[in-house]
Order: sequence, then structure tokens, then C-alpha cells
Amino acid sequence: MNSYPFNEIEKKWQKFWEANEIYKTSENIGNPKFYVLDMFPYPSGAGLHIGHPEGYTATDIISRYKRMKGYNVLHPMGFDAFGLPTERFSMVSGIHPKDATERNIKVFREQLKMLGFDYDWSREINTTDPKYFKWTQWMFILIYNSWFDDELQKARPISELPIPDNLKDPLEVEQYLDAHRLAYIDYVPVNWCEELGTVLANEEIDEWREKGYSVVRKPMRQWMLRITKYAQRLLEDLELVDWPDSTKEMQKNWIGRSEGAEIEFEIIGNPKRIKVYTTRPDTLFGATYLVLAPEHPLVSEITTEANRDLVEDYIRQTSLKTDRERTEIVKVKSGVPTGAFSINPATGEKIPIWIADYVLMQYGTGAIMAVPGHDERDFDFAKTFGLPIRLVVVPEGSNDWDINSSAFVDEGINVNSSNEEISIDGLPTRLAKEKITDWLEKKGIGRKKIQYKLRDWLFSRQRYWGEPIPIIFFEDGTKRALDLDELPLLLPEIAEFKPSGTGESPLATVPGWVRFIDRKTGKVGGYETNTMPQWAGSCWYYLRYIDPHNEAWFCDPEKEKYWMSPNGVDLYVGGAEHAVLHLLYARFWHKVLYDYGYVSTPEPFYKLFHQGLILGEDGRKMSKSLGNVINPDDVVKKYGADSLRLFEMFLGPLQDSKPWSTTGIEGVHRFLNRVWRLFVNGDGQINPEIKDLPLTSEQEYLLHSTIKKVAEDIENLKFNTAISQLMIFVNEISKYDEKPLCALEKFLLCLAPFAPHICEEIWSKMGKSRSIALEKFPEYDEKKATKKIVEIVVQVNSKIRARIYVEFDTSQEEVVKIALSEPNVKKYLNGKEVKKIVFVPNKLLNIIC
RNA sequence: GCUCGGAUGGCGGAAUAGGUAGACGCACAGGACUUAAAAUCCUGUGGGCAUUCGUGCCCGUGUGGGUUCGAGUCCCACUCCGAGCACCA
Repeated sequence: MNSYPFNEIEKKWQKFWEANEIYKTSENIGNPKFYVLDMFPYPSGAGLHIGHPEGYTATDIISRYKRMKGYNVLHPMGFDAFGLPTERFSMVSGIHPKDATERNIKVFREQLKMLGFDYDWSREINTTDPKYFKWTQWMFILIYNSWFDDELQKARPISELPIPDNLKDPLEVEQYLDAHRLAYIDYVPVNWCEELGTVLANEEIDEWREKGYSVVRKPMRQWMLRITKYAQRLLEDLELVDWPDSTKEMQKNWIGRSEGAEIEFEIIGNPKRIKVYTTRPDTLFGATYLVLAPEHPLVSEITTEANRDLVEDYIRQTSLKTDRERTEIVKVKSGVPTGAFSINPATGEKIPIWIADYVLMQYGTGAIMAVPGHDERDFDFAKTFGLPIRLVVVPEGSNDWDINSSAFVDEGINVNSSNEEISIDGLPTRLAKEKITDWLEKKGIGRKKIQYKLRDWLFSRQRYWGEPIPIIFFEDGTKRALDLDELPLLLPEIAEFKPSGTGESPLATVPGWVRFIDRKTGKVGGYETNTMPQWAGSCWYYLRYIDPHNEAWFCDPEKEKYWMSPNGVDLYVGGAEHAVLHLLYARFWHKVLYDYGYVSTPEPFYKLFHQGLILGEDGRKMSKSLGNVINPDDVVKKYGADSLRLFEMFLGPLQDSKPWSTTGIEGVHRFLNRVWRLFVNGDGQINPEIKDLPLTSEQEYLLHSTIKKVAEDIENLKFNTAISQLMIFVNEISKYDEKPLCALEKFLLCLAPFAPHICEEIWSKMGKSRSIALEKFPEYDEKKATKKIVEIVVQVNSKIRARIYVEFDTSQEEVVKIALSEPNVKKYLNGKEVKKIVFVPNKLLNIIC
């Protein structure tokens, strides 16, 4: 293929942009701003994936377009570099993760530069840089030193937490504070591999099991963040942002607010009570047994001697299952009776207490009242073990339900639901819920409760390659968080990155880390050996871009206000795989900062967009094993960066998954060659057919409709149709022997955000001295963007019978007159009476007869 | 199982306040240029029937119904595909 010299051109302009700081974001904070953000990549050893440039090109086009529209644009890039893959690479290779990270970042940075993105590289950040994670650590301490005021629904300093008068002992006070901090230590089940002596990530489990290792759920000491306190705000504030509905929906479901009741059941022969949570208190009369999660603290206490072996064996089996396995759908339920009994407070009936792994300790109270007549899972369980099933709700308008063949789970009308004190028979579900809850409340054994599925955030990792948690534990049992002047707390240099074998991180093997004399207190203590999860660094990076070199503060408040007001980041583009975790954690983190007035908006990201996947040419996900991986370096070498950028945008709608196509990229590459030849002749001179001519009215329409379409499509992130309009322009304008200069110049300005290198080259050949990136985006004239002569479809009884051409905005009368003279129209009217006329101006005329 | 998407030529996709289905690109076919090829340019291309070669008619957006002068678009039922979540009480 004979191509324009893209290789030379692209390198030349990339150097020019860098040398002349064309994309350096100005610190002049007077102009209107636009903050467009990419989800920063994890610099893996494999280098940039062909999918990366998709979202990055999209933001690049927006960024360049907004700059040309006069905005002060912030479009930064950085690297989210802590994490498991690098640590694992280091274990095998012995190369320090810091060195591996540095090397990977270098590759990524070069690849991103090769694609000509307009990042302001002077703002590059790296989450593993001590200058950066100093502030991640500081924010962790801020969270640690906070409690959540339920009244005010916000975080406040722990020093302002009211201490109950009866607490005098300093140790008790400290325990009280710890129980309210937004960062706290708890024992929670994690994936423990005994043979490896380490905790595994969910994604590692299968791999190690295949190698014959066993993985069990085992409670271990972990740092937790109390994100659940923010559940309501995280839910409500979704109203404030312009996100895809499906993403909002996913976050809502993840937070999982439900309204129901907490009910206390007595235990026969034990003064303690079992609390259950239910969304259907109206079905209480149908509760025929209780089920506790196997991990429930009361299990060992209530289990009878006769059932002890059975129960303990079941608990052991359960620990071998991961949460995912426990929650897989199986029709045959497993469980064992504890031998203990409870009383159904509504019926007064003695009901058995079971344990089963379909009840999870993390949700609700870890115990349920089972209503097999009206819950699928309880129904299956009751069928399996021959437990009684009772009908207490029937569908409205009917008075029966075959309770032996399936559970009735919808709302309906209560039946069989009365005792001496209360009756909810005949009430619809909503009223029945209220009445029974009131009754329970009066008796002091139940209350209304709002429950969230959201769990607290497990924040610690037993790994080396993460931010150290800046807390010192002293020998006397006290602890303290480091002060700002002691940060960053750096990772100690170690030679081995293998786990300690005790379940602690490799940091536990460093003598100077776990035992030293604290300079500030003179006491002997040791640092926390856990590190933070990869999510930590990505919770606030968008703030650091605003002021990346500030040594005194994480971000200058004035600059923060300028870039984040009024709604936060203006556009955030990244994969849908982050719809829940990253996007929820970052919102939480931001809200803590907001509560302290450190940021000026309640939400970090105003508009969010997810790019789709780029699949292999065979329509399947790209993977090494399928051999369908496309490498961006190869593509750039063969067709140039502009072609790759343009093609990824032309493939289809940004949010859709779409397959790669080798012939497809040749198509857009051909288009760029056509553009080149339109402007430049064989000797590299400007095409002599380009002349300074006035536009014909056809050319005027072509130009203005193109500018309009391109501008509107860019604003709506519909790049595929913008590019097709640019192709139409080139096809049309090429037909003229003499090409009008001013139309071509404006066309070039429209193309520049998509294919910046080729446009810079042509622009400079045309004698322009300033970078095209700094020029104004052309304006269009609405009138000129409208067709002068329009085609009107003429239908007779809704069938197309003719097409006529009239001036724009011709009246109905006029159009009807012309239409009626069309022979084919006459033929179908055939002298019949016209009953009705439908007229859509400039489009259609339908004659009904 | 639940939730959310989606289904349009040989392929990727255009077109939704309901108004010309198939823009643009690919692929394919024919032609021009060339000793030849590549590149480039031009023409054609949903299916069927008819044609005086101008065009005309019928069918056509996963399936079956419905609303409407008019449905790819709205409503109901179904089939298939994808994604996310999942014994969440």
C-alpha cells in the first residue's frame, strides 16, 4: 500500500508537541475549565493492550475539541502501579517490584506517547511514588481518626466523639474509640491456603486448587473501612451524577437497601435470643424453623450434645467452600439441625433451629426465620428435610395456592395469620407488614429495620507491594497513627517477596519493622505488617492531577475548587468492570474528604462513560491462548497512530463491544491517504487544485452540515458517525476540479481532534505557523447547514408512490399540488376521494383515500 | 434464578419526540490506468418478479400478535445471544 509518510510525520509532531509544551495545562485559573479523565492503567508487564487506546482516544478527541472550543482543559495520565501481578513477578524473578514497575511504566508511557495523546505529562502520577502515597497514607489516617455521626450523617474527628460517662479506664476508652473509628480491626474470613502459608485473592483460588492445594475460609485479623455508614448517602447521591443507568442500577443493587424488620426469637433453655432480619415480617405465622449461618456465634452454645459431632463436621465442610461456591444455586440444600428449639412468637409453636450454608454471616444478622411457603430457598430446604410448610399469604383475588408444589413469593393477602392478640388475616402485604411490626415492637421483640447488603470494605492485604498502613502497635498494648510530618512511611528494602508463612505479609519478617523504639514516644513497638489494597491509590488520584507536585498538601484548595466545581470531574471514561468496586470506593473516599471540607463537591465524577471491549477478529475476547491478540505497536508500525485512533473510533458505538478487523483498519487508513492526496501532491507540495474561491451553495451546505454533525457527535461521544461524515465530506469535495481553500481548512480543523498528526503536517504545509491543536474549532451557520432543496416522499395509503423535490419549507398546499400531478400518484388515487392528508414538513406527504 | 442490555445485508454498523430502512466503511463484481501487478480512480451490490432499461411492483430490521394514516423505533407474548449480580432472607 502506497501511504503518506505517517511514520516520519507522527514522530516529528510528537517531538514538536513535547518541545513546545503544546498540551501543558495552564495554571491560569480564570478561563472556563473542562476536566476529562481516563481510568489510569495498571502497568502490566505485557504492555499496552489494544483495548486501552479506545477509551483514551475518546477522551483525547473530547479534550482536543474542548481546547479548540476555548476551554482550559485538564487531561492527565498516570499509573496505578501497586498490585498483585507485579509482586508475583518479583517472587519468581527476584527483580524488585519497584524496578519492575519502573520498567513497565516506561514501556506504557512510550506506547501512550506513540499514539499522540494530548496528556500533560508534567502531571504524570504513580501511586507507588512515596510523594504520592504519602497522601494516601495521610487520608487513611484521616479515616482512622474519624467516626460517623449518624445524626449529621457525616464523618467527624474522633476527638469529638462523645464518651459515655461510665467509661473511666483509658483502655476502655480506647476500645470505645476503636469501635467507632471509620477504620478498624476485625477478624473476618479470608481465603487461607495452609500449604502456601498465605492468604489468596479470589482470582488466585482456582489456580492453586488446580495445583492440588487446599483453600479454606478462615477468619483472620484485618483492617476494615466502615463504608456501610455511607450506604444511604452513596445511594442517594447517585441522583447527582450523569452516569449510565445500568451502572447506577448495579451500584444500587450492590448497596442493596431493603426495608424490613428485625425479630428476636427465644431459645428454649437459654436466656439469649436469636435476632433475625426479614423483609417479609408479614409471613411470621408461616415461619416453621430458624436457620443460622454455620459461623454464627451462638451455634456452639445452643448445639445439643447429641448433635455436636454433626454440627462441627458441617461447619468444617462449610469452611472448605468459598463464598461463591456456597452461593451457587443448588436445588438440594445442605444443613444440619442443632438440636435446639425456638418458639415462633406469633404461633407459640416450638420450631427447630438448623444451620445451613445458604445463610451467610455477612448479611443481616446471620440468621433467618425460614418461611418455606413463601421463599424459594426455604421451600427447597424444607422439601429436602421434610420440614413443615405453611400457607399464610395467597394471591389477591384468589384464596388458595398449591403450597406443596411451589412457594408463593409475591405479595398478596394474609391467611392463617391470627392469634389471641393479633390478626393480620385479610390484609394486603404492605399493611400486614406494618401491623405485625407494630405488634412485635409493642411486645419488645421486634422493630422496623433498614438493611443494606453492602459490607464494610476489607482494606488490608498480607502483601509487600502496597502502601504500608501507618500505624504503630506498642508493647504496652496501645497504638498510634503516624503524624503528617512522619509520612510517607516507606516500604522497607527486602530481598525476599515470598509470604512469611504465618499468614502475615513479608513485612513481618523484617526485624526493624516489627520492633523498634518509636522516636516520638520512646516506646518499643512495631509497624502494622499489612499493606493497603490496590484500590487505595485509585480512590483520590483525580485530585492529585490537579496539583501533582504540591509537597505541603495533597491538592491546593484553590486549584481543587477551580477544577472540581461545580460537579467534579466533567467526564470520566473507563471500563464497565469498574462499575461497582472502584467507582464505589472512590465515591466513599471522596465523601470522607467532603465531610472535612477538603473537597468542594459531594461526588467526584459527574459524567461517566464506559467504553466497550474490543474483541478478537473472531468475535471472541482477545487472549493469548486463542491467539487472537492484536498488538498496538504492530498496528502503529503498519498504519500509523492516526489510523489506529480513527479506526477504534470508527468501529462502532463507543460503549459497545465490537470485533477487530484487519481489512477495516485498511479502510480508514485509505481514508487518511485520500485526505493526504486531497491536500498534498506527489512532490509534497500543496495541491494546486486548492484555490481561494467562494463556496457554491452546495459546497456551503456540505461544509456547514459537516461541521455541525462532527461537533454534535463529539459532544455526544458518537465518534463513529462523526468520522463517517468526515468521509462523506472528502468523497464529495474530491469531485470538484477546483477545491475551495476555506472549506478545506475548516475540514482539517474538524479532523484534527481525531487524527492530530496528519492534520498538523498538512496545516503547517499550508503555511500556518501555529499548532492546529491551538486553533479555534470552526463554527457553523444553522441556515447553511440546512438543505435548500429537499426530497419529499409522497405516499398513497402509506405506500411510497413518488418522490418530489421542493425548496426547504415549502407549504403543505404547494406540496399537495405538485404531488397530485405525479402520474404514479394519480394512478393509485384512481379518482378516489381523498379522506385524509398527513404532512411532515420537508419529509413526507401521505394521502389517504 | 434475578437485573440490565442486545438481535438490522456476506461483515462492522447508520437511521428512534414513530415519517424515504441499509448512511459510512469492509468484502465482492465489473471497468479505467499499467507490459503486468500493487496502489489509485469510476460503476454496481438486501431478496424476488416485471421492464419499453426510464423505472415499476411485491417482500424485507429474531418470531407471533397489537396500537397507528404510518412501526427497526411504542405495547404484549415468545426465541436466541451477551453482560452483571446471585441461596441477600
